[in-house]
Amino acid sequence: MMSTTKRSARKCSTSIASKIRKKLDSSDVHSDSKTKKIPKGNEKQSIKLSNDPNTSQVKQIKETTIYSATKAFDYTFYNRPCEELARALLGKKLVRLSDKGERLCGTIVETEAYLGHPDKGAHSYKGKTNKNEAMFLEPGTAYVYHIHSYCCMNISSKGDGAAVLLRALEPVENIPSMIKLRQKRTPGKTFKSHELCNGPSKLCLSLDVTKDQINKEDMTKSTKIWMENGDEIKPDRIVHCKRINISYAEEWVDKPLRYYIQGNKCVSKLDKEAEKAM
DNA sequence: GAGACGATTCGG
DNA sequence: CGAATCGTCTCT
Repeated sequence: MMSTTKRSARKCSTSIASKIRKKLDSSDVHSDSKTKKIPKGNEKQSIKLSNDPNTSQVKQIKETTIYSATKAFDYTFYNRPCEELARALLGKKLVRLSDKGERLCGTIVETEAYLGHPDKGAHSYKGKTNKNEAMFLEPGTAYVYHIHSYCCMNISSKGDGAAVLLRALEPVENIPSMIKLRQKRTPGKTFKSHELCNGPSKLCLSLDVTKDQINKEDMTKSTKIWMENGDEIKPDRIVHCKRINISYAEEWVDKPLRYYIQGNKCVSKLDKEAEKAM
């Protein structure tokens, strides 16, 4: 059947990509950490991204004017603990190249960390299933799932079953196209820019992120979706608070695993208590 | 194959 | 605050 064919095709390309990546990794391991070998076109970013993501790192990269998948963040960016990746993603730009070849792009302003077992909020809490498998794949793998007929997107981090949920973006490029994508779902409705991507499923609608197309994409290699640098976010502007809509997660309900940029208009929900405590 | 459920969204 | 709406999982 068609779905079976698709699935096996995807698995095939995934395993090839992971072989390529393993080669790159092993070359890293054998080189001095300060003079790491880096895939062509990634030099500036890779060197910088190996350092602390929350300190100054971006000035040089802003000069980059040619955007392509080869500029995507490399494995070392994603291969870090989930909570750290959730912070590091704030301020970075998510780029989706549409079927028409158009860049749909927004800056990440809100994330949540899901840690895998024993995090009762995580889809991966009880272990690997067909549905959540992407959470267990290499750091930098997209995990897209369906919820109430919508999609949400995560990025796998270091740690078994750990991934970062993208909860909100600030739209940056080709906003009219994003509006059209939202309007497919709710025809006639108008959207202000800050209302386009202020929720995990809204950002998927706006960037045409679907499970079919994006789940299990390797964001270090994909030509459909990847990350680019944006403005530096100062650590003291990051609000650290409880996650949203996980009331079933028992003692994990109150753990501070959500992160957002204070004062950004595109954040889905403010936590005034957490902000007061800053 | 029926039934339940959900890391959401929208409209009233 | 309740309904929508649908893929996935868990039984029967």
